[in-house]
Amino acid sequence: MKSIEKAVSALQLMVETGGELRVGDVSRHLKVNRSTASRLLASLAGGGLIEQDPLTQRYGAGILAVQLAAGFHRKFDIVEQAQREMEALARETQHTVWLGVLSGAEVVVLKTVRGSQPIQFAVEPGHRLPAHAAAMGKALLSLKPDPEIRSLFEGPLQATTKQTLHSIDALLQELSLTRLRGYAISDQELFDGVKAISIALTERHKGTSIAVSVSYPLFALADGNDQPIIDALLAFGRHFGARIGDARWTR
Amino acid sequence: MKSIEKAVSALQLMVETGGELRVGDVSRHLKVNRSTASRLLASLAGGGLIEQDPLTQRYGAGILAVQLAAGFHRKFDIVEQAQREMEALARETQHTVWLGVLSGAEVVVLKTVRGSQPIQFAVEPGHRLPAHAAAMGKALLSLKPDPEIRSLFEGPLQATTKQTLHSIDALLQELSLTRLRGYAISDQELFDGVKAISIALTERHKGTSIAVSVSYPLFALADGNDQPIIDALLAFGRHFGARIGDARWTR
DNA sequence: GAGTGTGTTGCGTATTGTGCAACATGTTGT
DNA sequence: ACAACATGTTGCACAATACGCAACACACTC
Repeated sequence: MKSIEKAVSALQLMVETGGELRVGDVSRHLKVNRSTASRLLASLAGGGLIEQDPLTQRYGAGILAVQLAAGFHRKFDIVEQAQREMEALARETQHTVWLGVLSGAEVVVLKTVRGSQPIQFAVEPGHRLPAHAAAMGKALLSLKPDPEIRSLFEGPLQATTKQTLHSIDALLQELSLTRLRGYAISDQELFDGVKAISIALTERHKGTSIAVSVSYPLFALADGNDQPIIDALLAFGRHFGARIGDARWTR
Repeated sequence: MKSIEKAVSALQLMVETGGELRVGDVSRHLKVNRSTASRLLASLAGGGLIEQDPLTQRYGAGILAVQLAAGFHRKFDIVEQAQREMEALARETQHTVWLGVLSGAEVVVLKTVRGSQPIQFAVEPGHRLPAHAAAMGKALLSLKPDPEIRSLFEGPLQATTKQTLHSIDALLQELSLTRLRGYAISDQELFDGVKAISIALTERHKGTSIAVSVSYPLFALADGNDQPIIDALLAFGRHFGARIGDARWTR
């Protein structure tokens, strides 16, 4: 069903370019004629999945997308339940708390709660991070068996800083360490000067997994001691894990 | 582009049925063969717009939908900005505060903040309400000229209570009254025993319009005097209207 | 006012989406 | 336990329809 696949590609493009698409963009990236791109977007807009700004003629997300997402959040209602406990964790650590899920080899950020410190690193919900570089990604990958992890990555791992792991073997080794340690670490592997720790939680009934992480800039840790943050995150894991029936955190 | 239109219809169906679809459902409602429905859903799932539960084989919203919705919320960032002031309004009135936008002849609920009273009427974000019966709907419709409103409705208006307006002419009359009054009222026209008042706000730069409403059960108003609620809502309109540059509320 | 970039229609052709059938699997009923 | 039914997923031939090519309309730029 190629036309539908093209339509979905256009939607992905819309996400990547940050929410606004022109007919020409779709035409170029999908390598189809402008006429085709025009009709494609018009069809999507007809049902409300996307909508065209009558002034700029640009296409953006529509209300149907919001409604669909609402259905997703119902499935992942842990996300809503986590809100208050994430706020408490942010208050306690004074740093940004993240929540994300795995999508292929990327982590999709579903929610962020900014800490109280003036300077905070955070992205908007919906953004994606490379799973092998983000703490949340490592935490979620560590739930999977090695062969499945291998199949997710093709070729060398893309690096965003000098610390980023660049081989799958190094990643697998790091993940086995993560399993033993109980939480994942990203030490400037995604952003320079930013460290993050993360744990993964699995809802017993639906089997859905999420990751929660705390990120903090190195300069904010005067003594370089991040044990308090780790303890706070692990405490969060025990509390929230018990609530959603996670097997690894409730024993 | 009929195949894409069918795909979008399937997504609408997914929203209406509450988030989970089976191949048979799509086959029946779109009146296509099961094979077609299967391939259609598989194509949508390929890009991550929807995803199939490997156990139940049911299709639900995917992560791409969440990312698209994030783009929508960026466009309507008034919604995020409104959060705190909505909470204040809910605290002050003790009743549920709603925020919604118009989509055709329906209002899509984007956010609700529940009041402090024990019993509260609220729906989840993403739900749709008939615009001619909801206070938010009337507030948003009152921004449009009569001919455009007529074109939105076809045939008699669907009634959900005995108070629901059932003719377009009656609706237009009510809307002209709404314009004079400055705020919209739904007196048990959507739910029995529930009243709601609403105002519409338009962001100056992007031209996007939202409605904010307060709903309250009749039995919660001992003396039947809802003037305090109206005053609180109008005060909200002046404060928030100024912030987003609404022309009608800032003069 | 010529020139460029853009989005949206007709129209003929070939790609591709369609129903039919068959198969695999899971569920119900007796 | 087996039959009967419902459901999801593949080949395959045929017809529907999505495609590119133009041409047009419109907005900007120089």
